[in-house]
Amino acid sequence: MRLQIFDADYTTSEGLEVKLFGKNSEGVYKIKDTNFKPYFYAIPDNDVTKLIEDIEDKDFETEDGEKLEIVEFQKTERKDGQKKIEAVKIFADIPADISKLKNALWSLESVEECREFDIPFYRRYLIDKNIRPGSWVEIEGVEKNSGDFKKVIELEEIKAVDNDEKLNWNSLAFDLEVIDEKVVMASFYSEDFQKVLSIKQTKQDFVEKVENQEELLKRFIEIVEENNTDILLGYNTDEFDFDILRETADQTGVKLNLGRNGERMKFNRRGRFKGARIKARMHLDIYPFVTHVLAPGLDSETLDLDSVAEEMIGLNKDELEWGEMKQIWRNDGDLEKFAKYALKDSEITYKLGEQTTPQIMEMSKITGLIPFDTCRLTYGQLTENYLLREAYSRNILANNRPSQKKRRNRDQEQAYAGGFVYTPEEGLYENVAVFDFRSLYPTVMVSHNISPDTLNLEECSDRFELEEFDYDFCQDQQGFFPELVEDLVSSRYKLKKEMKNYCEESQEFKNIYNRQQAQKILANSFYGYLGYGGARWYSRESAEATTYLGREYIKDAIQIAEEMGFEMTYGDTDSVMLRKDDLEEHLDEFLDAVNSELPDFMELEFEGLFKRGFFTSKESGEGAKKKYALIDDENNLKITGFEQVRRDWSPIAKDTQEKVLQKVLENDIDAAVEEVKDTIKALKSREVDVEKLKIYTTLTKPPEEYANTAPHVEAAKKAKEKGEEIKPESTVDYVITRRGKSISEKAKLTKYAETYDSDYYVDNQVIPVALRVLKVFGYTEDELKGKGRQSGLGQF
DNA sequence: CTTGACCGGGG
DNA sequence: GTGTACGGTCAAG
Repeated sequence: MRLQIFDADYTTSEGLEVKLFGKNSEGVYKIKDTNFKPYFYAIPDNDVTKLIEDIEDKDFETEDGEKLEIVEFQKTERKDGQKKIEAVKIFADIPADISKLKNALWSLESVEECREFDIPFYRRYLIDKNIRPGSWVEIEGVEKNSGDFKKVIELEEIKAVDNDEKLNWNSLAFDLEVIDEKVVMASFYSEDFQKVLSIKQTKQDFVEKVENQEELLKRFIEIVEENNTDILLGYNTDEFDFDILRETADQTGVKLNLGRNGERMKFNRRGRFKGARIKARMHLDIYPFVTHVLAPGLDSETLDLDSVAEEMIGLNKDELEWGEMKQIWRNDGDLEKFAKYALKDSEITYKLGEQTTPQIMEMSKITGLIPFDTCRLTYGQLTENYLLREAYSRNILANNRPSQKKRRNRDQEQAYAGGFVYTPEEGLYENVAVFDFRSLYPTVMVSHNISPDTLNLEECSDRFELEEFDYDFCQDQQGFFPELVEDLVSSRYKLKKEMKNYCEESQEFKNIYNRQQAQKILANSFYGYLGYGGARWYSRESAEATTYLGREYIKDAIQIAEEMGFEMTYGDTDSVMLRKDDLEEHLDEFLDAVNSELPDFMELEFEGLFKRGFFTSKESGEGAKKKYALIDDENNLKITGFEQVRRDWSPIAKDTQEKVLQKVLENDIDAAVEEVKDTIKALKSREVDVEKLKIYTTLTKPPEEYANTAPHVEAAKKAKEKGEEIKPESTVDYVITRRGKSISEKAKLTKYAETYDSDYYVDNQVIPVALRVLKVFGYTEDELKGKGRQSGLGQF
């Protein structure tokens, strides 16, 4: 039988059993494997026979005197980096014994160290069997009783196979609405099922009234079951919705039997996060995937559902403020609006899921992690799981995770230099060409064979030495990392070519797009991984050498540009911005000149032409790095680093800055100044809507528990004195009023603010952000306020 | 400049 | 669960 495995787990109640859950077009299957034993490796101090004698002769026990049994051992040969070593593979009865046995063995004199004792058992199984969720496997086994599943199979053989068949997963998105710590609505959305469970009746036909919390929970479970849900989607459901659901379940005595086998939802603790695990279904919380994986590629500063959905799929939540929601619910206001809002939340979660689920699946396919893990792990952890797989298939032993102490030491090491950033001259420039290196760091690593296993080898005939540092990378044999990067980059290159054969709307295109995107994410993560203190394959030297060489290459490109008569405008890490007369005619010439000097695997690419670019300066007058704006021929703005794209400014300030930048890039400085003056005038004459002045911040605890003074805390305290109920975890919006000395004193929640301090908004919000742009053209604070004469502007 | 507190998403 | 994992920003010191 062929199927795709999507969940894995194990139990020890009736002997050790690995449980796999898989699906094909016929249905969902449960597969049991009782033939896989947990193991780890012991590396002999020098003499493997001594170690084996110890294993045979000695009795092992824990510190508490509990007997430990080695059920089997094998002498094997493995690779430690590029070096062959002897290792003894030690098998235990159950996974929980692995850690104990490891401690017992590591204390022997005949053992130098132990390895691969800290890989979760279900992941170990998937790695060793080469099972990749999202890919097909072929299984042989004996069919048992069915029960909750199509079939239960006792596994005899499992192997990965190629299969193009597309599987259809049943997705269901859900969302809770909670008021006064009670679930008042639960909404569900899929292609052919939309429903809102509500404690209060509305006239809408998608709303089903439930009597109380208990009934709501029971219906919740039924709905998940009735939809034969494979994928349960939500946004921040790990940390919010399932918390509430579990509390409610505890209070009402309802069991949250959401698993396909009726098993209860369980929280997996993982550091400071938890994950709501539902057996034999995939509960995918999109929020952690967005924060860990997608965020770097998003423009949005905040990662709330509304902004993420807006950017990724062009959809927004219904507009309904938290205050209004409470009002509606408590006073039986417009409940239809409330219910519609609830359903809309599930709808956009579902549609966000349509986009992210295939990405998560592709990432699972490469890393071999179950989708539950893929959507919750950080970049470094995804990379590491990929490395564990690739190491296994190359017979390379994984390094151990660093101890806390080692980790701290790594984190405290002196930071190494990063990318090269060119200091721009402030000003407004016409016609700017942007170039960048295709995957700079990955290609540098491949070109120079930079890898933890090529670093400072004892035996090596061809060493690549870096003068600046006292280490070298051996060129004799391709290293682990360069090999992986080269494979990923080459495979991606092929996919990108193949992609061109399909139209962008087609399913084929989307599949290939997602696959190459997953490869890109992984290839780009290796450099960061090498410098990440928690990494098994941490190699500060490799990371340092990579950025060093990156800096050399970009500086070489700049030198070539200057020799060819280009005017260097700006550059950051892997990109350069250049100007020249008859610019377009010289683009290819420049590309050829740079690329002919580069190693084969590296390439400088033309990114685009912008009709204007604007650069500003720091207080000192020196050009500011990482803060610029570009405009193309279609008047599209690309703004980097300005307050406009940051969240900790009031709307009035951000709006003004964006308008100013727009006008400046359209080369209408006067209009830009007018924008500022108009805004100041409006502020002074109190015409500005309070909505534009609100500053939002979240309180994470009761205001009096804060040790430090901060405007939002002080505003909340004042509101509390007036009898306002301020709950922890609440977002407050405040305005700076006229009463008080410090800014914190002046801060009041918007609803209590009768005035606003126009001076604050002019001096601390609008003027600073506007000046960031306009000082470049010689304007001063006084001039923007209309106090000074506009003299001395002749230079522009 | 360093250290330590705070914050994120959700309603 | 072969567990117990963030990273950036800001104010105070």
